[in-house]
Parts: sequence; C-alpha cells; structure tokens
Amino acid sequence: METFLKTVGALNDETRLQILHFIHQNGEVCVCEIEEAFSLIQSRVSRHLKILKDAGFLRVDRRGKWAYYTVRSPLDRFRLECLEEIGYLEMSMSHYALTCKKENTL
Amino acid sequence: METFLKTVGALNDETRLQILHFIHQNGEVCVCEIEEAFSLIQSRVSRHLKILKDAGFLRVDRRGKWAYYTVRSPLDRFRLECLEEIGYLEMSMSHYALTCKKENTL
DNA sequence: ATTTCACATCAAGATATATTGATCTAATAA
DNA sequence: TTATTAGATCAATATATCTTGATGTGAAAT
Repeated sequence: METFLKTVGALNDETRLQILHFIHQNGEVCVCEIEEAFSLIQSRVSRHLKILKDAGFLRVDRRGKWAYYTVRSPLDRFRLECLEEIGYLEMSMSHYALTCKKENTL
Repeated sequence: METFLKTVGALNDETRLQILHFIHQNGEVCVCEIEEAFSLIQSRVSRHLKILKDAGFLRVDRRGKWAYYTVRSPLDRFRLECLEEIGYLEMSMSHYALTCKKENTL
C-alpha cells in the first residue's frame, strides 16, 4: 500500500511527468540537462528526481561531480504501464534540446 | 495530461483505494454501505466517490433516494491495470461486512 | 588547502488537498 | 404539505505537498 501510494504520488505532478518522460526519451541525463531543458532551478529538479527515484522509476549513477539519471530497469509491470501511458500524453511544456552548459568535461 | 493527473490523483489516497477496492469486490454498493463498512461520515464518503467517479473509475446509478456506485465498464487499459494493482494491495483497514442499516426499502 | 562546480538538503512560505459539520436537494412517506 | 431520508455540496480548518533561496557535501581543479 505504502509503495503503491508512493508510486502514484510520484506521478501526481505535471513537472515530474515531464521529467520522467524526458529521461525515458533521452536515456541517461544529468540534473543540469533537465534544469536547462525545462528552465527549472536546480533544487526543484533535484527534489523531483529524488521523488521519482524513491518511487522506483529512476536510478542514479554518480560519476565525479555529476549525477546521471536513467529509467530503472527492469521495471515491474505496473510502472511500465504507467510509463507507457505517460508516453501517450501531450507534453505541452516546451523544453529545449538536450544541452548542458555546465562543464561536464569528465 | 489533465485526465492522467486526475486519474493518478484519485488513486493517491488510501481511503479512496479502500473504497475503490471495496466496490470492485462487492459490485454495486450504495453510499451508506461504504459509510458503515469503513465507519466514515457520509460527506467524506460522498466526496471520495465523486473524485473516483470524476477520475473515470466509477459510475453512479440513482434509484429513488439511493445512489449505487459500480466500477465503470468498460475500463480502459490503464485504469484496468491500476485496478488490478490495487487488488494485490494489502487492504489493512478493517471494514465490516456489507450491510446497510438505513431503510433501503425501494 | 582553497576554490569551484554539480548536486543534495533544509527552512520558510505558498499552494493544494482532506476532513468535518452544516446546509442544500431530491425522493419518498406521513 | 410537511417531515424524513440518502446523498451532494459548502465553508472552515487541518494537513500535506511544492517552490524557492540558502546552505551543506563531496569531487575536481587551482
């Protein structure tokens, strides 16, 4: 029950749906790429990523200063269905192409 | 997007999950039966039912003074998956057997 | 060692959602 | 017509969630 509530709770926010969809489409992305793509401040992105991660949708891979987020794999049936459903949604918020102006010279 | 948020938003509450599961199990139930089964006050039940209905999970059939709620049919794939997932959850809150002490003598 | 950078976390205020008791509506019974 | 009943809705409060700016942390560069 708690897990289920955490899962649907994570999906109950437009910004998080955008972010999750963005990661799903682009594969491995770092926090700064999401910041730039959606023009969101860093703390907000970080918080939403944590919620998505804690809900079982994402995993992090920290390399040096950067944190790379990807869709967790394998995903269970229900989360996969959610992801598929999100794929059908019109993601109206305009986001920029995948670029990161930060160093990223690892 | 709005529809999806409404759908997951409706599921983002333990009481509503209990109620939805209860209706799914028992078929057609009236508001008073839910009140009694879960010892919830009427306005609270009514509000949760409205949210579940507006989210596409339930339909109402009003006969006389009573409002009978059932799981809407047919349900689309995603809502069906949600319902199935809810079926797997441990519904810890104790609820009484299906009885209604109100008149119900239509 | 100090600075800088990417990211995480915290504390405060803003916003949204839930709960309650009261009121409202419509259908039936008296 | 009036009273009663099932249920819906409202207004106020309580509670949870989001957003922001500030601060904290650890890795890399100087």
